[in-house]
Amino acid sequence: MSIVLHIDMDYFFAQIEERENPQFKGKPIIVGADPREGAGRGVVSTCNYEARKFGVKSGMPISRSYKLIPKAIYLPVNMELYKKVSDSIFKIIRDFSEIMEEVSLDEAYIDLTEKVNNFEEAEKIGLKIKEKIFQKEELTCSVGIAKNKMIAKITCELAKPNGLRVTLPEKSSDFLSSMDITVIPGIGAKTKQKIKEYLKKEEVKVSDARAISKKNLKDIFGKRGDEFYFKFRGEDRSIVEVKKKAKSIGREYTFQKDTKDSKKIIKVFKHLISSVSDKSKKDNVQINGVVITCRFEDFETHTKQKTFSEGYYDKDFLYKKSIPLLLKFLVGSNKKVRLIGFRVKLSK
DNA sequence: AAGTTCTTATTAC
DNA sequence: CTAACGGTAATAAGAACTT
Repeated sequence: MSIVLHIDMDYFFAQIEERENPQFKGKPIIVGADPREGAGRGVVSTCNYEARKFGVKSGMPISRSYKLIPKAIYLPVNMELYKKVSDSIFKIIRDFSEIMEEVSLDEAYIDLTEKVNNFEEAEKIGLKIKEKIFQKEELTCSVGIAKNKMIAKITCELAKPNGLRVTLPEKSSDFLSSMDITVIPGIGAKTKQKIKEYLKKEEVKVSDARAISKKNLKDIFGKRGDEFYFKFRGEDRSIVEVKKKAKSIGREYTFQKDTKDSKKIIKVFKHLISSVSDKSKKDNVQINGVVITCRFEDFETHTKQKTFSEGYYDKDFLYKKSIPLLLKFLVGSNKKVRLIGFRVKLSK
């Protein structure tokens, strides 16, 4: 039996901004797109709990957030700073186990199986991690501890903010029973809808989903069906693994106003290629293909890609490979363009 | 028929 | 105008292709 710890920083970007700007503490803070620029086409990245009281959430269109609280403090995303803080935090966590998986800038798992004898000892480590992070960075986080990654993550969610919780192995299945199925990582809105239709129910709890046989889950969801069957029962065989190399690098851009101006589009496209190329060079990666994304005014999104033999390619090469693909979009449609994207595929 | 490439859909943070 | 919806990345399924 494993012992897994999941750690998640509380309202990360907004909490850092509170720390950097103590005069804003206690007021609603929203980190994300500028609500004025481009009629507010972006979204909320993170907000603090004061802002959440007004119904603001991560991922919400900034225009809507602005209607909810125009008087909130709107701050731009300062990714460079957050990355630096993130590095410092991961360094602290890694001291407690080298088996660490970074999920995002503010979230990680560590495997404590070989480090502790039981869940009480794991809890002590969790408290120690919280303490060290607060000492070093003046930031709070939440911790979930359980027998696998999935249960640890859901447990951590319940502990927020600034909490720590343990779900003992024998409780793993029961504690999921009354929860909505979307608590299961990998089950989102679409999957929930399918399950609702299958069960002919309005709301689906994890316990309801257990009624679906393994075979039926497989028929509906293919390869993932088998995994769902176990997850509904509190089982998750995925391991805490140190993530290796990226498989792709990309950039995309949404225009402030939808446009058909090819000159403008190509100009932005060149910037995207340039940025991806710089990043690829910095990471010293080999490229073996390009993917171009185009989102039209009606939100319809299409991609075109081209694979080629791997190598260290420069901007000019990438441009020559991808511009014909972009032009196909531009000549093939009368619609205005909302977003374009450029991504390179990397070989192992 | 198998292996590779291309496209779309879904999810997560 | 009459719902609003970023950017980055991974994974899976199925179609389309090449060999």
